Parts: sequence; structure tokens; C-alpha cells
Amino acid sequence: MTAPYRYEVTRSAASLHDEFGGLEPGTESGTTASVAGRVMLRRVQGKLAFATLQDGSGRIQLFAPAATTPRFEEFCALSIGDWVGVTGEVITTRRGELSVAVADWVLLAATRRSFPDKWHGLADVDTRYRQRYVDLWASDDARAVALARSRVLVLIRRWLDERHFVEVETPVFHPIPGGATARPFTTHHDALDLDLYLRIAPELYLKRLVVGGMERVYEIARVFRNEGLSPRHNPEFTMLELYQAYADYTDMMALVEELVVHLATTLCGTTALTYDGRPLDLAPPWRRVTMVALIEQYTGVLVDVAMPVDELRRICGDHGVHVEAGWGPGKLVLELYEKTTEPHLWEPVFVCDYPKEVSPLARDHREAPGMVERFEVVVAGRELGNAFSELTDPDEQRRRFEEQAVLRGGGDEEAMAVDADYLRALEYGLPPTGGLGVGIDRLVMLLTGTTAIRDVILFPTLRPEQEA
RNA sequence: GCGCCUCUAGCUCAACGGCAGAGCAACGGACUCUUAAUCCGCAGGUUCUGGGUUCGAAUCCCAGGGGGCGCACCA
Repeated sequence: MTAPYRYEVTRSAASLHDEFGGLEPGTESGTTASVAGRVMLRRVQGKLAFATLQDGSGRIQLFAPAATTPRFEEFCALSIGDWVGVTGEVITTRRGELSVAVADWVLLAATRRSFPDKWHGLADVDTRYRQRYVDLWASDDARAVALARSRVLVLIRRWLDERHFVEVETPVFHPIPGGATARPFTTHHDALDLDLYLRIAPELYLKRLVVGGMERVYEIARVFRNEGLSPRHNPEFTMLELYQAYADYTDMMALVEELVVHLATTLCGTTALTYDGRPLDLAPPWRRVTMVALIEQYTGVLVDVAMPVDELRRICGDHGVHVEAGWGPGKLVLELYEKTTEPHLWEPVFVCDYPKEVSPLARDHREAPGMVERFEVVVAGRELGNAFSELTDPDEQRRRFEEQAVLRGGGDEEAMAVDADYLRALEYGLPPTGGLGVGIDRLVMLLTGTTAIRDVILFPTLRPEQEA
């Protein structure tokens, strides 16, 4: 039998439950519906068969008496996992289960492989990640998270659109990797005989667009970083980056706080979440505190990037923080923060004012010397977003790039390279601009209560299977 | 990259030095209101791979592979 080329579906399982959910047991609604999906359960009782059909919206029972079901024996022989299309009257059974009484049905696709245990489902995480096409049917959670991620993206786009942000797409191939400190993937364009890098951040292109007069731009950008994997790191992940002309980092604080609260209340109905077994309240206003004040809170030591390097190295050593030769005071302070302080943060907090040395694209702090106007927003001990008052001065940007180039020459593969075209763009004038980056995967983790980034990425990076 | 844990039937799991098993799925049969349907029957294995120890290895040891977690790296 040849599988049909199409099937005219008139109703989803969820819409049937929505419309007919209140029917008394034993009701014939008089309404005919065509549904399609996968047979997930099957109960055959001689001259009467029941099946549970699952579609993209949910489940609906099929009611199939031998007397009225075409090709009844074939229907009874359906395998769990087979795709079928069914047309029939919407009824409730004597026990009150909403069902479609099969008046006509067709096999849309047969499964040749056994589906996972209908009760236990798929437990092996390796199989879940590798065979997401099975996981999505077998695991309610997998489906729910995938849908939630889509919702998050829709809501972000709508929210930004309402605020007159313009979505753009910038290159994934970068001749010079920039916009973040990270090791890139490399590739090669044959026709141009050109080595290219997969982007580690869209930042420098987006700011070029602000130079070009796009005052509010954003990109939901897949970025690629050649790093280790962990429950919080996948080599390719998704960042929201946005830039707003005439704004500074305090505007970005207000923006990201409002956005995340909007997402939580829309998606979860509340800002009072539970994450990793702990209560987590996203209710604004979020705490705003400088990095050095936080370090002092957690270590008792008041550090300053103006302190002698040796003293900072000693303080790091006192707190068991591994340091490397050549690290300047800014890097030492950052390292001290990341090792001693960041993991302890739980409720949302804006960690403000970073050392200039580790922030080559951020503008000098208007008050604190040696610091820049930058914050990271940390939630549940994880960095969720990063923002600054953008550095607009081409001369200062050139000096920062050159400092990075020295580090790069010294073997730091993550240091930035000089991007001459970006400097040229700045020479045309970048207005005061606030920029923000938000890790979408981590945001979805937060909103769905998942603690593994692989659970919010449909096809996470894995080693290939060995050939069977 | 390093350390710890893990890998048994399509799926979920037992057996932990002595004949490799169960439930679900599949297959055959019974059954007209089930919903993890039930009942009867049948079949299903390179115990991740390769070595080793042993009378005997899924089990212990070594090496390799996949995965998880931690560390390192890293927004």
C-alpha cells in the first residue's frame, strides 16, 4: 500500500478537548473531525478497539468498533508509532473519554522500529540527545521545552518590535573574529582561497549598523566558540544582542530586567520560579552592585585595579584562585570575582563596573578610573547577560585593540585582533550606544527549569556514533 | 585535556565469579467501553569493543569507544 501524499486535517487533539471537553459520557456530538498523528497506545478487545493518537497538540482517543471501522483487522494491527489519519464523529465513550469514532482511517506512515517503553519512556540521555525525533514523542518534557523555546523567541521578537528594534542578520563568516574573547572555529572558502572564522559574537557588525543609522538593532545570533562542553556550554549557542543609540548601560539594565520579567510572567505566569530545587524570584527591582563591592562581600577584601599587581596576586592566592603569569590587575580582579563570588549569587543581580583591561569594547567609566561601564546580569549563579556603554572613540578603541593584539601575540588565542574596518566605522561616528547580549539558551533553561543546556538545544553537539 | 561514574533484548531494568532474566514493545491467539486494558502463548542477546586473570567473566584487571558529572578551558 502506498502512503498517501497528503491528509486533510481539520482538528487538533487539543482543539477537540477545548471544544468538547465537557461532554457527558455517551454523547455523540454530531461533529465530524479529521485528526492525524501517531498511535501511542492501543487497546484491542476483540470486536472493539481503542487507540491513543498523539499529534503536535496532545492526545485524543480513537474509538473503533468492528462493525463500523473500515479494515478493522488492519486497524487493530497498527503498531505503536504508526502515523495515521482518522476521520469520524467526535463522541464520548461510556466512561466519558473524548474520542473520535473511526469512520475512515488511513495509514500515513508505518514505523519500522519499536517505540520506547510506553510507561518509562526514554531515560538514556545519550539516546535522547542523539535521537531527538524519538525523544520528542516519548518525553513530554522534551516537547514542552522545545515549544517553550519557540515561545521565548516569539515573545522577545514581539517585545523588541514594540520598542522599535529592527531585527537584522549579519555574517556568520568573519574574516577577523571579534566581539568577544573566545577561541573561534576556522573554515575556508575555496573560491576566495580565504580562511574564515565562524563568528564568536555579532557585536562589531551590529555596531557598524548603528553607525549606519540603525538606531535600534538586534540579532538573535547563533554563535560558535571552540571550547569545552559542559552542562552550561555548547559549542554553538544562541545569543540575543541588541544595540540602542543614545542609551548607556543603565538603560540596558532597565531593558533586560523588564524583558526577562515580561517573559517569566507571560510564560510561567509568575516571577516566583523554582530552579534546581531552589526558589528563585525574578521580581524587580534587581539588585545593582559593583563587582568590587560584591567581592568584598564574599571575601572580605576590598580590591582595586589600581593596587599593585603583586598584592592582587597574593590576594588571589589567599583565596585559592589560580593565576597565570602576565595577568594584569584587571584580569586578577575578574578572576577573583568569578571564582569566589559569582557561583554564590542566586537572586538576579547586576554586577556592575568591570576592569577596563578585560573589556576591550566597553567605554571608560565616567567616574571610576581603570574601570568601564559594563555589567553582567547573574541569575542562579549563571551569567545571563552582558552589557555596556559602548566604546565609541576610535582612538581609544584602537589602543584597546592594540593591547589585545599584544596578548594575542603572547599566545592568548582568545584575545581580540585589530579590526581595521571596525575602527574606520567608528571614525565615521558611533553615537552614545548601549549594547546588551543575552544567552538565549540559558534564558530558556531558567524559564523551563532545566539545568542542562543540552535539554534546551534540540540537537546538541555530540561525538558521532560509531558505524554499526 | 585530567579525574570519578556509567554502558545488559527495540525501551526500562535485574542478575555482581557459577545455565543472561523480567516488564513493556514486537510476533501468534482470546476478548464490544478500554485508557500503562487484561489473559494465554511464542520469540528475542557480539552483556559497547579488544585483550587478560580464572576450571568458569555481563561480573575482576588492562586498553580503546560512547555518554554523564566534576576539574581545566570558557561568557
